Amino acid sequence: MRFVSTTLGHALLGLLVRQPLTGYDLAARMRHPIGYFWTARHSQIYPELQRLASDGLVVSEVIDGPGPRPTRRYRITASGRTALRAWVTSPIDLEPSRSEFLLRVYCLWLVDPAAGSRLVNDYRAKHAARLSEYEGEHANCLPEPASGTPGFASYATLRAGISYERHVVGYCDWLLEELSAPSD
Amino acid sequence: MRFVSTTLGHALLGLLVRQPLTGYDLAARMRHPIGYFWTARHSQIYPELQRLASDGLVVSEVIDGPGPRPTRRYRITASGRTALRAWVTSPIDLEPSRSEFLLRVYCLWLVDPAAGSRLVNDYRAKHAARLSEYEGEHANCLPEPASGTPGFASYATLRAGISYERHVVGYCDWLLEELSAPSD
DNA sequence: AGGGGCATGTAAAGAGTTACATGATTCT
DNA sequence: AGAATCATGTAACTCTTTACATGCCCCT
Repeated sequence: MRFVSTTLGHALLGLLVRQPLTGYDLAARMRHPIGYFWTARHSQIYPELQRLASDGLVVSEVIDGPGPRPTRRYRITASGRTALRAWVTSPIDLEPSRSEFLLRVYCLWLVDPAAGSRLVNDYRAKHAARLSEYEGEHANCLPEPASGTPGFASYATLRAGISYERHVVGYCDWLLEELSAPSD
Repeated sequence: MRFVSTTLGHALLGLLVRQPLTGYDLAARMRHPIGYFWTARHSQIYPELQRLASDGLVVSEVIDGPGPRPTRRYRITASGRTALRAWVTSPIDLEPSRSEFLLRVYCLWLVDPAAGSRLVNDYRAKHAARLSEYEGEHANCLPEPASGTPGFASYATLRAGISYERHVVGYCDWLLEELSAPSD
């Protein structure tokens, strides 16, 4: 059995196991919906597809399409499916989280409360907008898909996004209150 | 005014504006407490310190210490402090979030519910452990530091960690229930 | 005729991890 | 005597972003 070495490789297999797609289609799905928890540009995707193909985890066929180069539709192979399934339940470590926003919060004491509140408010607005975007999508996918289906897995990641954005908005609200009422 | 180009540079300035530190001390603080929202190894930190020094944002003095090379204590300069303050409230974009766990959730439909539950449970346990770690620290830093102090800024990032871990644990609980009660 | 979307690639640079390398002091 | 901690650096590699490059098809 062949192992996929990169997370991106698994992301692409996770899309291809649902349906065959071109590199262009994969790049579009890496923006939406996968982009909400993993991102990649087309310049990273095309070389990765070549690696997956040379490892026998995907195969491609040339189809009609525009442009100077042949258009390829990729399909997952049986061994790609096996590798993906093995990865899904393999041991997972705590992942390092990176937030430039929290790094700024750590330095908030350097600036006056009004400027600090502006920063937090802007950040809150962006996340509140994303939250309503997610909530709109959520309303669109009722009734809840049955567990064990691809639809349910997509729904589960959307629920994660909603829960995360609520946490961010709630946290910003707490922080804004603290900044506006310094001596409580 | 000089601009710091990397997020890591701002992270280091954010530590040095609180107190002078050696590269070794900075590396320790990049594991804890900064590591909960930004990480860096010493191999990334030492070159970055040299860049900050050559831009005049920090200065170093050689102090007594072990090892084959001189031990340096770094201190932020006035222009470093100015650059850091300007960065804190500069416009911030939505940051791409990366979660291999959610990528796996997107593929959960491929594996049987028992194996899926094991994955989610393991992930939940790791985050629940981190949550109680944070809650212990929270109990340690009462009463709440006054807004506008470095202590409050540290406290505010701890609150963010607690809120985040609660979101993760709550989400895992929801998902585990869905996986165990497939036809509700 | 021009702009936007479809479609695929490579090149160069920056960010981050892992491994290599040295050597003093302190604790067990 | 050996392990852990203090302390600083470089090298090699991987991952990610930004920029360069081409050219068809469809709509207005």
